[in-house]
Amino acid sequence: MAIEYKTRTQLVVEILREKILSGEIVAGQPLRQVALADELNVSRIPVREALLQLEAEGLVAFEPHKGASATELNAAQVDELFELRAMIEGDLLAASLVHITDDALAQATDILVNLDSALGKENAANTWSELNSDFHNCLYSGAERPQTTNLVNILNKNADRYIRMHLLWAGGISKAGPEHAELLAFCQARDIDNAVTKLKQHILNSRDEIKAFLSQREAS
Amino acid sequence: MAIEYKTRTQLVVEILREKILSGEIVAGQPLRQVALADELNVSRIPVREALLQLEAEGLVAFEPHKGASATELNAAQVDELFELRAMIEGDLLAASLVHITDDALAQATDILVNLDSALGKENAANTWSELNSDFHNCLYSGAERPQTTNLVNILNKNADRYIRMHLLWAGGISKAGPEHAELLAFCQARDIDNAVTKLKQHILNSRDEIKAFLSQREAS
DNA sequence: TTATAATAGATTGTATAAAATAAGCAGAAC
DNA sequence: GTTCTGCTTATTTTATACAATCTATTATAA
Repeated sequence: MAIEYKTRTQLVVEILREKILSGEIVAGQPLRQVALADELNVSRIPVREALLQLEAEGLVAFEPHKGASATELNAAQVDELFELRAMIEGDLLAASLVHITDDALAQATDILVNLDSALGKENAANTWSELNSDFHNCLYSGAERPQTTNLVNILNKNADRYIRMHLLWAGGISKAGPEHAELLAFCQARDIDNAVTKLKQHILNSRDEIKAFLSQREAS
Repeated sequence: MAIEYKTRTQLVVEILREKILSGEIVAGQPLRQVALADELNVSRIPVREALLQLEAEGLVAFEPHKGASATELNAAQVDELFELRAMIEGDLLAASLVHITDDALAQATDILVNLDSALGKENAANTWSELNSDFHNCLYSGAERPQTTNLVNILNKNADRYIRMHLLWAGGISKAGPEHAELLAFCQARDIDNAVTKLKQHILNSRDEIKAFLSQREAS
């Protein structure tokens, strides 16, 4: 396997993204360029460029001469994001199932096993959300729509914060396990209609759980 | 009116975007940082940051240590892009029409008049695509979905290159004028189903014209 | 002759230093 | 007492300088 070269900017992007997704950097908190640069032992340029990239992903907001801060989504924005995902991912899945290989489905099955066993362990949230992303990407692999897939991944990075938060604080998306299994079964049967319906339901269910959790936390 | 401050990076973004959309910078051509910096009379840092932002918009591709180049879409990618737009914009229009104000519709009518008269004039392509974008955004204003609207605008920036190219070389999207009028009529009648159908048809029609044009140019 | 290694030039990536801008605060004017 | 002005400081933005990396060319050996 070829080792992949990474620029400092890319490394900083990954570290900061992880910090935001994990909640270590709380939303609204200003991200001071010098402080980050010192902490990560790089100059401010890679930090700036990393922040710019994260802005494009929607995780960070930049204001000229005021600096950057991690973004936060309110309930309405969570709604919007998950509904957008449901629509686009539904379409992507439909396109994928026409051409998907048995190989990809087998791989998805494997991931599902790991996904279930990941829940109890250390760093559950990190591992789980990564495997979850892998699982979905696997199902979309037949679509051969690079731009759409790319877009879906960006939207997922945004949603990921809330999924992780929910996983950590509330012990997980309660219905995700069985839903994944059902979804995979429909995919294996190449039953496009049911698979798409199930997927949309799955995404909107997690939206509902997260919104309920958010409003509950807000009330307290 | 408040004057808005712009950083050099933002100015460079706008200039480069315009150059790419207008075709002055041809796709595939490497974008040398020093050359651009000299030309625009800034240092390389704002140029780099501008290129990073354009990468997020999909107009530029960055490769570590090799530099940036303007991206080019092949026929399959044009397909994908326009179909994605049809789906998302259709959904956005449906959500918008429920709440859209008469004021917004009146504004759309005004824009349409300008749009028709813009075709013959100087700089037709630039003005036309800007007004076209305004027209569509006007129709989506009732949706109150900032993230989706933002996404649509990014996708449109990508599509814009091909629309402009087609406008310049082939004299315009032949059916756009009447289609816009029909679309607006359905919107004014709050006829959601017909409006959405018409919008999708409109987007997919321009896709077809552009694809036909692309393949014809390729053959020659 | 072909393939491989070495080298030079070009180009990008990063660090440091300087300039521009914004926010906060003290003091004057009303 | 309030409002405004000008200064100070903190922070970002940009420029310059240097280091790392890539590409193409030439030289060398099989």
